[in-house]
Amino acid sequence: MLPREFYNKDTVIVARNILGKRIIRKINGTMMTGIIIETEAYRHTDDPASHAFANKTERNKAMFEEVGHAYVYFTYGMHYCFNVVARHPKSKAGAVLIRAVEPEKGIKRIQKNRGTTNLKNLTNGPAKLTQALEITKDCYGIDLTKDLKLYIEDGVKPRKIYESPRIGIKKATDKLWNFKINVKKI
DNA sequence: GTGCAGATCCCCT
DNA sequence: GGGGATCTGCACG
Repeated sequence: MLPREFYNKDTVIVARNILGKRIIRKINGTMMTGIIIETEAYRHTDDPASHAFANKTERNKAMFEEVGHAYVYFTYGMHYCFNVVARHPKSKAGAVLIRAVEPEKGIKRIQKNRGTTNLKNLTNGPAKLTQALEITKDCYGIDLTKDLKLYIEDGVKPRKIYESPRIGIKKATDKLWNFKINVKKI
């Protein structure tokens, strides 16, 4: 598992560094894994697009708590999104949204969870990967440096990182805080 | 390939 | 009461 220190850096740095790492999810002895290939950084007072921008609330409190934990939120009435709490020690809030992974193990169960066998459509979106890996609000606040059912470990070394504006937001679109790698070219 | 409507509900104002 | 860090299916081309 990645140690606490990994997440104890600026959110944008962690969003880049976590590309190529491996998410491990275990349910009743079934293991599902995937390589992180797309992320976004959401910070605090300098980031109007962040859930943490306004204030600490019941929903976003994980973003203000210890780094290395999961921040899971529910949106659009039917989707969960999975974030990892990460921030510079001097910042009060921040998290990295995991937007896409490349599935490795447990493909059968992932296909069942997603209701499709199309490999390209399994985990290529933030709500798709939570559905695929069975991540729900029950995972809210999980310590990803200690938990045995959901954690992150070292994976592959990315070669080139692509930067873009973040997806689906209307504020702070000038920030290039969406990061991607091309897993085929690693 | 692009574009749009609908699903559906919790949280914050 | 409004809107959202989304996905799917259907239309059209």
